[in-house]
Amino acid sequence: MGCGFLQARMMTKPYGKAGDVSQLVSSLGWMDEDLSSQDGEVAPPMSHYKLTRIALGVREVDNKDIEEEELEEDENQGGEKVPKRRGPKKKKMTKARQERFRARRVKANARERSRMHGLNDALDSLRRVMPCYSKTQKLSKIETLRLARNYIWALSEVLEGGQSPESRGFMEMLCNGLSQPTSNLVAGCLQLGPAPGMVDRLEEKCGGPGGAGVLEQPEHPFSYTSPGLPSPPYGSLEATHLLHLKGFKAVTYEKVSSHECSSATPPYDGPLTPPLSISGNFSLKQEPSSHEAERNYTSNYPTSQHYPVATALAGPDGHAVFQVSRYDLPLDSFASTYMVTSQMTALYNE
DNA sequence: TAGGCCATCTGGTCCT
DNA sequence: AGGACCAGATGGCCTA
Repeated sequence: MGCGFLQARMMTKPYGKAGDVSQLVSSLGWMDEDLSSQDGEVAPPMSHYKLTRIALGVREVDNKDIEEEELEEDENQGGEKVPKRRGPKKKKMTKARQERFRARRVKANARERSRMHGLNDALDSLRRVMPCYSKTQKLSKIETLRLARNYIWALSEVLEGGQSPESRGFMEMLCNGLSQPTSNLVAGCLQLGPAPGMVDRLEEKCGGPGGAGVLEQPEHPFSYTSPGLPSPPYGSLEATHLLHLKGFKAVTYEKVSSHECSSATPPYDGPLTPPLSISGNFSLKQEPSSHEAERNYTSNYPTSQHYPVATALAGPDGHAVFQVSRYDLPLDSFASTYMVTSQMTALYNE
């Protein structure tokens, strides 16, 4: 019987996770003879690799055995009388041997699983020190690695004095080669820059950058209280992230609570500042500084009616108040937008 | 529904 | 011999 038969079997019984292949292999164990295709037929849709795999699996023996068998068959096919095969005789696949093989395979699978978990844990650690981190909106593995590479690159530029963390160039370096959604995530995250004053306090309390000290009140790291607006249910940025944002322009927050610097701190879980459109009938008190102009990263965002809208309103004292108009937004989306509008309000009225 | 991402299984290879 | 590492294959889940 040839590969075609095998292929048909494989198609009718696709193997999946958790030992399906092994089960299939066991169930096909009786096909040892069938594998030595006499008719030489080759099934085109199935890759050579796959066929080899199946063959290997069915045999549950090592390469040497297969090569030896194939050699033997080739010789027999030629019909010539050949000297007897040298070397150790092929071991028979006894039931005990099958069980040993299976047990070894199960152990190896478990090791491989735990190895991959370790790798994923390391990737998670990496995600946590990236300029944007969200438990709910996790960066993919490849994007995490790309962002890490960009981040190192961007920071080294900053250290060399050729780049300011506030500049558009810094952002562009961070987003270099990233997908659009990830770029949006990074841009949105950096818009949430907290007051440097607070960062300083954090560093102080946490025992320096990235310190693991714990502050007194494990609540939101900061909040901006605005009459008429609901209390933001947003999460917090981790201290490690706050440090990245130090270069951003100060905004006046009333710090009403403290921040845990340790890993126990609940990281910001929201979608990290969705694209925002601004509307409103108001005039700026002054032209935005070059810094502020440079921080207009929202130009990357596609316009969509699904995005939250920030509206600028004139307050009774002549101050502008930016508000989120879309109250129908998901809670976390609203929260992150609320943070941005709060910052904008503070910035504008500064 | 196609495509992206992921977890898992697996056999091969290298090293101890 | 057994473990670590690697890469291919596969199916599940999610999203646009």
